[in-house]
Amino acid sequence: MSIDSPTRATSSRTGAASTRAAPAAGVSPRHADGASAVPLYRELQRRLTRALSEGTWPPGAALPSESKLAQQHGVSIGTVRKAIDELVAGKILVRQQGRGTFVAAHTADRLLFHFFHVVPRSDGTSRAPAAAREMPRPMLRSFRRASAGAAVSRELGIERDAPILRIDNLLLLGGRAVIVDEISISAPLFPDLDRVRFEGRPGTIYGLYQADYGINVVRSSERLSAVACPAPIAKLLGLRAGQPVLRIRRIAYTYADRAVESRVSWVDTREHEYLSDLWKSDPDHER
Amino acid sequence: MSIDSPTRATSSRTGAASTRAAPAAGVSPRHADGASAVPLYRELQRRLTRALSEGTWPPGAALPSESKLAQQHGVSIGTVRKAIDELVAGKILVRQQGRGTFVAAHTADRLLFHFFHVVPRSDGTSRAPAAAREMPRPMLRSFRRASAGAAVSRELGIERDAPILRIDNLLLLGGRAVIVDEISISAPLFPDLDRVRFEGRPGTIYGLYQADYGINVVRSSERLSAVACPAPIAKLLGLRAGQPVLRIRRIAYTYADRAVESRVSWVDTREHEYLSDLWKSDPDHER
DNA sequence: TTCGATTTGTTCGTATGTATT
DNA sequence: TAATACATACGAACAAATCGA
Repeated sequence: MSIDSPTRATSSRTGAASTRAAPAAGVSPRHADGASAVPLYRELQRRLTRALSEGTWPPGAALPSESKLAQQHGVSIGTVRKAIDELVAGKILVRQQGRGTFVAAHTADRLLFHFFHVVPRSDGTSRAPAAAREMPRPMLRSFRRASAGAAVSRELGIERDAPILRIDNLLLLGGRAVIVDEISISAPLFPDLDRVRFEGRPGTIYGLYQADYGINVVRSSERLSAVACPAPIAKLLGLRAGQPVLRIRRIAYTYADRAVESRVSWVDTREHEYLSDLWKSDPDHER
Repeated sequence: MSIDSPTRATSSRTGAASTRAAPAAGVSPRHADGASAVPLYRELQRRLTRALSEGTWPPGAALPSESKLAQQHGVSIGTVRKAIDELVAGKILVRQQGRGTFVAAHTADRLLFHFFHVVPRSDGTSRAPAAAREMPRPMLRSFRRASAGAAVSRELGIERDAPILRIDNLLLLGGRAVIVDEISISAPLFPDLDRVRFEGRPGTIYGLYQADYGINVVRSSERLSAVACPAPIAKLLGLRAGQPVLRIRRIAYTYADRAVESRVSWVDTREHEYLSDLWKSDPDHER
């Protein structure tokens, strides 16, 4: 414990200098003439992202330690840290003091706080500070093969009529049907994925993408509108056709901003809301 | 005024020596016994935020240079940079190489990219990459004094029935009425604000808060739901009562997470959408 | 339980590059 | 051109958390 810590003898002064010398195969796009001059940490960041997208370190795995990365790429630890900083901010990597740096994995928590934005309505009476979020319970309505229409082909960057998997899910919150999800993914990206395997997944859908197909969803963009509820949807949600329903069109992306899933969600907002708390705190919400 | 006294002569490093004794005015919540031990950069961050909220540097103004801040607070430049890093990430400060670090001011750009999320629908045909955003044109519908109801008083942290200003705005996009805004703000916070002054503002509403009252909105949280459009709103938006409309309840915050505005927006999403692109790129989109 | 090795977190300092004025 | 200010990069030392022997 040490009551206090004198130590730190004067000593050192260092001052860089000396070496520099051998970049040793490392990162080094030092400005040659007048064009590029990309910072070292950006180049390293690019390398890390590429390695990530190539599955060098699977989700949940530890990266080499900062000092190892520094050695391997011929840069200082500070530069490694700076390269990693932004990936951590983007929830792509996770640092843990004393343990290491890990590839972010899709846990229930991550789903809830990063990709799932429907929360119980906090209108009048509620004084709950954070409105304890609840994990949605999925009920598979349909799993089938289809071909990409105009919208999906454009959103996923695949050919028109290309083979896709089309999955319809009903999500229950507090025992009530609140959301209908219509998921479209490129079939070739998910070989051998069938209804049984899909339903048998141990965790979340993004966890399945990640664990079984090495596809790590790291970002999503969503476009919302209020529309009249179509009859089939209304039936599932227990409201009348034509009543207002919140429609969400989501595109989910993996590392290099590559779109991997197109999803249309229909949300019954009579007792729930879509929360767009553009990154407040998010203080890791430790246990 | 004045965050602290300069002092802490440059000289030696690491304080730490023997007698804890004099922390000498600088940042230095070094672990006293077993509780706190807040990092220096956090403490400095807290000081900067407080100075910001006290109006030490008005929006648009430059902070002292990093080296000055380092001297004044008795820490190294690296620590100052780290303290500022998060404020920059949070759009509270803006760094410009060669110029300085500035308090983020409410420009049209900032409004558009940070607080205004309604964009033209990008359904079928559109192949525009970024759907050029458009500045909404406001038309004041009503400006009056009122008293806080249950919801507003709770959201703004003021007494029930406390005096508020209630402003109703109609927003035009592409010449069409698309949004109705119902704004509630605490009257004592905005002395002498009247209809003439409000309508005569040169820029955005948040720009008015900032320039005339030193209140800098830095964050907002929004809760969305699809509801049946009330008749009065429908009339303004040119749709029929009962048709689906997107309702947004927004709370806008200034520095210390203090709520300063409660706003309910009604959005006609027949030709527009709410874009929730949870922080993608945002590459400063220079000039 | 203690201890030591490992790994990230914090802080310091320096040197140099680049943009602005 | 010179000064100023932020940006990048390096290196060092110590703190704190973790984990296995």
